[in-house]
Amino acid sequence: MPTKFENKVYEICRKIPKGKVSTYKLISEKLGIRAYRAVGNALNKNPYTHKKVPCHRIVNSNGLIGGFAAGVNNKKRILEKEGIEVKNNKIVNFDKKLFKFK
DNA sequence: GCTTTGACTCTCG
DNA sequence: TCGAGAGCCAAAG
Repeated sequence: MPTKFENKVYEICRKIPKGKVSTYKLISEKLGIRAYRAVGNALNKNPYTHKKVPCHRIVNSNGLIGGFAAGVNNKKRILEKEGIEVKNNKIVNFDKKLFKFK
């Protein structure tokens, strides 16, 4: 059973629409803290898969893929499958694909 | 309860 | 433009 903090992270991730991406920073800001790393930590050991939580839509603030528990390569494939172009571990048209929580 | 560890981000030279 | 260092926070050991 994940912690409260982790559940919040997952909940926010679920709000990201298909074809969009978001960043660790935005999520942490949504939580009201600067726990970028803690967010990544939570997603790393998340009990859900990308089918439950679109954790693959979370990238670094500069558009880099960052990492993925199942492998960055896998992450790239999923993103491309959703219509997001990835070049050299980086999101193409990042500012256009970026989804901002409001 | 202190220390270590990360799917991170920012600042500075 | 790029790399190193510091700062950040929650979990796990």
